[in-house]
Amino acid sequence: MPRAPRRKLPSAKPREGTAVHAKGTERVESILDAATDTLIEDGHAGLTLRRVAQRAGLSVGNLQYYFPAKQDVVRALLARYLEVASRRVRSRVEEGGRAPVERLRRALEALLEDQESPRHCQLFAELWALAGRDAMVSDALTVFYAGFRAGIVELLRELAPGLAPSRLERRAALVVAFLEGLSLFRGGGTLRAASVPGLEQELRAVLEEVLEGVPRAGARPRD
Amino acid sequence: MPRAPRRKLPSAKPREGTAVHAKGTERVESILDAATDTLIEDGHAGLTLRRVAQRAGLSVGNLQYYFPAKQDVVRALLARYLEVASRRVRSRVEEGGRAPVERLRRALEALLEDQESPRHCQLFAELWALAGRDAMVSDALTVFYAGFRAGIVELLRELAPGLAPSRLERRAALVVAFLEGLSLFRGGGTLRAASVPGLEQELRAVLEEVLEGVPRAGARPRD
DNA sequence: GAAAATATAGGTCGAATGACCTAGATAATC
DNA sequence: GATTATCTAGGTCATTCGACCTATATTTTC
Repeated sequence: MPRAPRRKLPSAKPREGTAVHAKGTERVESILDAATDTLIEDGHAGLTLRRVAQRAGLSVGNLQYYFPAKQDVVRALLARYLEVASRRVRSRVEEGGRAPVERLRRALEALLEDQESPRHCQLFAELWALAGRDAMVSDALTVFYAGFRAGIVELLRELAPGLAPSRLERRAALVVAFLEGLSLFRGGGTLRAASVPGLEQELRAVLEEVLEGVPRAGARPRD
Repeated sequence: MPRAPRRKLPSAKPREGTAVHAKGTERVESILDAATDTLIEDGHAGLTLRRVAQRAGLSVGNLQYYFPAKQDVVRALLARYLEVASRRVRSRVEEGGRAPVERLRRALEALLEDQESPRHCQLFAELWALAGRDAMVSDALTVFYAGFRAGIVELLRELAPGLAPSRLERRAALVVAFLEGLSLFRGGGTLRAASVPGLEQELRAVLEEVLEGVPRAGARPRD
C-alpha cells in the first residue's frame, strides 16, 4: 500500500478504458486479460500497474494512458468479467427446450460445470473479500447476483407456477447461496482440499431427490 | 508488497508467540486481537507490522520480540481464531438434549446466528481468498472444516442411523457448503446487499420442509 | 501532406513496507 | 541483588508502489 493518492488535480488524460482505433481496443482487451490473471494469481494487493503492464507487454506509462488509476483497471476488469459471466448464466438457463424439471436439471449441471475452473473460483473468492471493503465491488456483485437470481427464478417459475414472485425470488436466492457455497469446496474451489471424496455423486443424488418431489407448493408463509 | 525477505540468517530471537510471564501472555493476546481486527478491516495486504503494533499500543520492536515475522502473526492469529470457532461449533452441536430432529434444528439455528457477525463473515471471506494462495491458510481451513463437518455428522447420524459413514460425511459436507454459501448473503455477510428481503423466513420454511421428511434413507448409491 | 488524435517509452517523486538492528529502560522472578 | 523477561524508541535497508510528467513515435483525418 504505497501512498495516499494525491489524485487528479490538473489531469490532462481523460481516457478511461475506451479506445477509438482498433489497435487501442485490442490493447485494452489485453490489458484487462493481464489484469484479470494478476488479480486471480496475486490478489488485489498483488494487482499492481507495473505487474499488469509487464504481463500485457507494454509500459506503465502506456497502461496509464488507458487507465489513469488502478481503480479504473479494476472497475473495467470487473465490468467485463461479470458481464461475460452473466451472459453465461443466461445461456445456461436458456439451454435446452425440454420439460421444466429437465431444464432445471440441465441448467444446474451446467452451472456446476462452470465451477470446475480454479481461475473462476479464485476470482470470486477474491471479490467476496473485496466486497466487504470496496463499495464499487460490492455494487458490481450485487448487480451480478441479481441477474443470476433472475435466471434461476425463470427456471423455478416453470416448476411451481403457483408460487408468488417474491417467494420464487427467495427460493432462487437460496439456490444461488447453495451454489456459491459449493463453489468453495467443489471443482476449482479454493477449499477443494477441505472437501470429501464422493461429494459429486452425493450432490447429484440429493439434487435428484429434491427434483423428484419438487412441484409441491409448500406451506404458505406470511408474505 | 515491500521486499523479498532476506530472512533468518543469524536470528537471535527464537520467540514465536509464546510468553513466559502473565504480562507477556496478555500482550500476545492483545497483539492477536489487533492483528485480527486489522486483517478483517484492511485485508491481508493491509495487515502490516506497523499497523498491528500501533493498534495494539506497542512498538514494532516489541511486536517483533514476540513474532519475528509477519507470517508468525498470521499463523498464530489463525490458530487462535479457528480454535475458538471450532469449539463454538462443537458447543452448538452439543446444545440441548432433545430428540434428534429438534437437536439438529437448534444446532442449525445456532450456526446461523453466528453468521450475524460481519467481522466473522469478512474474516472468512478473506481466508477463502487467501486459501488459494497460501498453503498454510488452506491447511488451517481444511482442519477447521473437517471439525465442522464432524459436528454435523454427529447430528445427522442420529437422524439416519442406517446411512453409511461415508455417505453421512458427504451429506454433512453439503450442509456445510450450504451454510457457508448462506454466510455470504445473510446476516453479516459481505454480500448482504445482494440478498433478498424475506430470505430468513424462506430459509426457515425450507429447513422445516426438509426436516419433516428427513429420516428417509434415500436411494442407495454405489458406494 | 499538414494538423490532430492517438499511442508508447521512460523517468521522477513521495510514501509505504517487511525485516532487521541497536541501545537502553523497566518490570518480574528467584 | 542478580538474572531474566519484557518493553521502548529510534533508525537502516532494499524494495515496491501509485500517480504523475515529458518527450517522442505512429496513425487518422481533413
